[in-house]
Amino acid sequence: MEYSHKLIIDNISRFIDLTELEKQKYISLLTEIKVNKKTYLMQAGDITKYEYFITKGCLKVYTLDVDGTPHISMFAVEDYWTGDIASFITKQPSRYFIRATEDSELLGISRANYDLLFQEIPKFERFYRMLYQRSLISYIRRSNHGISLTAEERYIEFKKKYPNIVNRITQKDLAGYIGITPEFMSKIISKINRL
Amino acid sequence: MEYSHKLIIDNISRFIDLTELEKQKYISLLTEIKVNKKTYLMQAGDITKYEYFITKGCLKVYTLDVDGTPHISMFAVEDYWTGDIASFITKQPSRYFIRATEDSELLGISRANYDLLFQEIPKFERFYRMLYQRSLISYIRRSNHGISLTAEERYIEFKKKYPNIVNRITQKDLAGYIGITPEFMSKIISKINRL
DNA sequence: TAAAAGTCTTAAACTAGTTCATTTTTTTTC
DNA sequence: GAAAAAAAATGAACTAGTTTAAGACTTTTA
Repeated sequence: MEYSHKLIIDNISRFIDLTELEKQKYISLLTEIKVNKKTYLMQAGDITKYEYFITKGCLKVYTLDVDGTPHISMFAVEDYWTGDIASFITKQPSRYFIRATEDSELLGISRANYDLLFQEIPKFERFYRMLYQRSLISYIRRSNHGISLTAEERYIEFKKKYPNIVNRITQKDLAGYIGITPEFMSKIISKINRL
Repeated sequence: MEYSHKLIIDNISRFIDLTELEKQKYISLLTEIKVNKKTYLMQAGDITKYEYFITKGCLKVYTLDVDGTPHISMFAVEDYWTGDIASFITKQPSRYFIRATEDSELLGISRANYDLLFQEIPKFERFYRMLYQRSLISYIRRSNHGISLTAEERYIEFKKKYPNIVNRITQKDLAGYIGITPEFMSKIISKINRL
């Protein structure tokens, strides 16, 4: 089996067991996608065509506010799922941009194939139930941190939770994720280094 | 059928169709719970025993930070699901309190019955997939608002999204949800009223 | 129904985080 | 590998939101 297919099957197998036939069927529903560094996987206004699984590289998911300031919703690296679930489900235009910060490779499942998947292999209901459950837990935590922690605390949390991502992204993008300006991010880091 | 049971079955029927037998089976897995105003449904340190559906009343879900300041994660009224999904799933102690702000009635599903449910009526995988998907969409949005909107904008958003909840909660609790002090909440409201 | 407890308002002094402007350092591109 | 572009650092002036404190208003409780 191809490396990227092994990666996605391993990811799914953490939650459900698939027969060889089911694995093949599932893989047949996927689309391979490559995006070069600095190019867009999707842009605000698009109706999201796929949910993505990253097999190589790094991407950022973000919105632009009225001032044009980017606010980063998530970073996605190998073995992560990403996309804009709201636009994917409702088929309404997205408010998000997804841009590669490294040359990246992804597997996408289209909305039509996503719907088909549940008919063909109902076990995937369980997989997505568990995947969404986990995402939900981490977004609940993140939204609580947003209202209860200082910027410095959120930075420390991020480093603790995503040690493997910190070194792959710019300080500026991290500021956009934490919810502060790059200048203040710089101050926080220099303060921590001074101690 | 009892009113509370009708309410929960209607809620579920938005996503999946159940036979009469399945409805009865499902209802048999539920526990009825009443909590008086100002009393706790659960407290930090508890391992969450149930996921709850509210049939009457209003509750707040919150944490206390190191200073003892409450940060409100959600308000739950009739036809809402609540609990601490992280503690429920991982069986680790919760960091949340859930307290009734009105005399309330709930239906709870225990962890054991939740697991049993998927064996007995696999269709519920789909129901929870869709329930979590919706919650996820709204928490993604909330965590983005936390990092990109001002307190005043978050207040306006809240009123727009939950017009039926605003009048049932105190300004102080709303401040705890928005992520600001009650004093600043008061300023925002008096500023808006002045305009 | 009076007392107690909690909520809301206002204001002054404060602090976390922003804005704007400039310089240095690093990365990208040709 | 030089030039251009982007990221990072620093600092001064600013603003959104906090803290503390005190008084008025409302709700709860005995």
